[in-house]
Amino acid sequence: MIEPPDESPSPCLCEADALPPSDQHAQQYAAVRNAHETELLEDYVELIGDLIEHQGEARSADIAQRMGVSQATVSKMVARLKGLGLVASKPYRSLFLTERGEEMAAMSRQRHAIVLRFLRALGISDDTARIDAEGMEHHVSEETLAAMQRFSQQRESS
Amino acid sequence: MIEPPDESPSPCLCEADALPPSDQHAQQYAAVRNAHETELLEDYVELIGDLIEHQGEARSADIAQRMGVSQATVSKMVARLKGLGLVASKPYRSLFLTERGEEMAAMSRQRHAIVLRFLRALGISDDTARIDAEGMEHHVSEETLAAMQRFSQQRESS
DNA sequence: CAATACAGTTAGCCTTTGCTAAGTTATTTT
DNA sequence: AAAATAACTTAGCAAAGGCTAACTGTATTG
Ligand SMILES: [Mn+2]
Ligand SMILES: [Mn+2]
Ligand SMILES: [Mn+2]
Ligand SMILES: [Mn+2]
Repeated sequence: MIEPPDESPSPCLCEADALPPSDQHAQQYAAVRNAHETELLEDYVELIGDLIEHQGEARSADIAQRMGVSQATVSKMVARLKGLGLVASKPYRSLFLTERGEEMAAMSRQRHAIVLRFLRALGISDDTARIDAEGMEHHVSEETLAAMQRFSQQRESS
Repeated sequence: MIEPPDESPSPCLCEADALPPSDQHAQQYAAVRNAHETELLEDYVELIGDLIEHQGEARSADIAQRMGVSQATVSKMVARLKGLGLVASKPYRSLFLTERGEEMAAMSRQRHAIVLRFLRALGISDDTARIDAEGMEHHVSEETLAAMQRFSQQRESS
């Protein structure tokens, strides 16, 4: 790379939108990679909790169907969840959440609900809101979550 | 599973929030899996485009630093991008976007900008807005994008 | 123009998240 | 109680996305 001639006669008002400093930039991507590590775990425990609540029990076959994934995939994921101490079960029997699993499920469910409500308050159609919420929920900070809540509340009381 | 006694004397007003039909539910997760397939490709081409625009060229070392990832990881990813016809380069030289790469970069950049502007309009602090936008951008439908744009515009003209 | 420093590549490893095919266990039906 | 069906598990494969260590090529500079 040739050394740039160090020109800047005008202070460059044109600057479209400079790149952020590279350490900050790197932090953005790191946060996303981080979210990706727990995303699927959260969706699983949330779903397992919902199934227990709404159907009385959480079975692999139901999870597979609702996630749109093979039973083998669910089996493997459940093994991981058990290893992490989030889920408990005996072979060939239905699934339960551990204490820690319940906590994670509760947090995920709440966050999911806030994002979904927000999108609806924004005027998004139901199907789209559900789809977008399923992905967005894992990338929303506490700060943004709080703002979403304020917004929905205000929008609904009018 | 024991057959439930088929009781529902009261029409159950309590129903917290029933599960969606399972095919719709599966579609939600499928959409997320889908987004995950292109997410990183989008971030790479967007970054390469930005580096070319702001620094004159896109070098692996810069990408690695900005992504917070090793050079080896960038090398492998670039090979994939070349295979997909999004990036062109000769060994040991800096990177260029193909026609298709430019298109993808433009779309990604625009979407990213809309989401970031929206979060700022919502009152989110700059650092947090940047982090959240980096993840959310890949999970936002056209419909939601349009709503975000309307909202920012309206919020800014006041 | 050598020597050194910097940039880029390659090989080999790991984890996650998906799949199919084949085997087991549990439940339901006859 | 046997047979048939449904549910679950296991084994083995692949792609994506990360890493480190070792190597190769390019640029700087004494
Ligand atoms: Mn969720
Ligand atoms: Mn989700
Ligand atoms: Mn982006
Ligand atoms: Mn991004």
